[in-house]
Amino acid sequence: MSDTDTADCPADKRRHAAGEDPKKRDQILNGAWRVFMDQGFDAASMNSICKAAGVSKGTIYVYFQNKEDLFVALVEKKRQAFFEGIGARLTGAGSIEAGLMAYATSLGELMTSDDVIRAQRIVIGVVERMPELGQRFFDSGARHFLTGLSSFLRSETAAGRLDVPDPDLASQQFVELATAGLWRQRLFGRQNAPSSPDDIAHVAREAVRVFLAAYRTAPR
Amino acid sequence: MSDTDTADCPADKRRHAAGEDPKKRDQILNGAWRVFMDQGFDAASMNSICKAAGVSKGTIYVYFQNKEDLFVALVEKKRQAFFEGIGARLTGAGSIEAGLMAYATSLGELMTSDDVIRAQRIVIGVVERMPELGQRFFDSGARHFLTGLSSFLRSETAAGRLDVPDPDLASQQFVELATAGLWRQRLFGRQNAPSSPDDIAHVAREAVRVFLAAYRTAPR
DNA sequence: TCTTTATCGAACCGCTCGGTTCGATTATTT
DNA sequence: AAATAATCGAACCGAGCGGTTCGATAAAGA
Repeated sequence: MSDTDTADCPADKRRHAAGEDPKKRDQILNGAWRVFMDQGFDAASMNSICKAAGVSKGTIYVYFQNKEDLFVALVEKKRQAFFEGIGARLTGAGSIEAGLMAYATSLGELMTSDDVIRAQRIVIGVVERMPELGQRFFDSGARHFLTGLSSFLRSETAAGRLDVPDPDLASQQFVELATAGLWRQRLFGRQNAPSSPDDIAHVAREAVRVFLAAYRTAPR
Repeated sequence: MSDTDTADCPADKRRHAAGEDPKKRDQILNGAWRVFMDQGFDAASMNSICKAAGVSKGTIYVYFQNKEDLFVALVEKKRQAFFEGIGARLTGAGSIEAGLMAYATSLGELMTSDDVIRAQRIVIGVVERMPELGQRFFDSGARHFLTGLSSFLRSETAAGRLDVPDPDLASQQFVELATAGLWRQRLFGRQNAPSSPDDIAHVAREAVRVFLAAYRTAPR
């Protein structure tokens, strides 16, 4: 114990070791994000990233092994930011309809947002050469809230309010319905701006309607 | 008129002009297809394509202006091959269920096939830099059979067998339902083999069930 | 057989890439 | 003020890129 002078790093006041300043790390990632965004993985050069981040090349290579390592770290950071706190919208509302509606709306907004679309494009573009990257991205993205939705469907079925024989498939169906006609168009650049709130709401409403028509407990 | 010697090209027996032999053109496109397939647009080099196609570099540049031109021609060729003859499956069957089922099955097979998935990945990967390519690909792909489906829904509604207030949205919903959980997984490499016929059939069956539960004429 | 010409193939161009190195600089710590 | 070390920045490396050129080759037409 005694003097906390040399060994420990008591707070975050001490000078950072080489390649360990989280602020600089974020600075690099932010620059890389912008460059990867509008150039793609291959076309983005490390020199451009240096310039965009306002950091020297040498420093970047202290923080990251190489281009791929930097890219993986970037995707890791972004996917966390994207897909958090959506699951909570399901159970927060009063009725099943309201819960599904809120969920579908959030999903529609998220999946058609500029950042998510561009990130997905880049990942899809390199997935052939970096398979595990795509899998991880997918697992912590789609998978993440798919499981939340499917367990919701399961419990509602147990409660007798829904009749969902295959909750895994049903949750996938709902996710697709919630982005029907929006996501794919965005992905292929057929529409180059995020979908309007009205469009999203309309698609969400119809998604809930179709879904409940098929899965609500039979009115007999 | 008289002798058909110089001007016309009476049949296809004459020697081809430079860069106009369709066989050689196809030979180049086939090689390019393979290379673009597993390298992506940027990583694929023209030298590799030459080697894969068994054609000299000079010859390629007689047939195509540059790399992008070659790629566009390739996508153009492929999208035609992909999306033809699917619309016919709708009206071919006896009942609405059978028609939708056949349609959904074909769609599921097509959209999760190796060739289509890889082509879509490449297009999506470059769509940020080549927007019109993605739009054309989408229009002659998804759009193509979306319109067929939606006019089918319209006529069935007119005949009183279905009740579809928004046929455009409904057809998009059906397309999404038919590939629910299959297409996205494949695109992100979460699953690296085409979906099994059983999976496709299962998803198709549930798609038809959900769709008809929501859109069949109200039994009153 | 002689001419024409589409294709070949290899060398070449200028350029940029990812990645490395290393002395100068700058700011923190003692 | 002196010492320490993280960062900078610019030069450098070999390799590969897309694209061009041009004489050699081989096959088709006369």
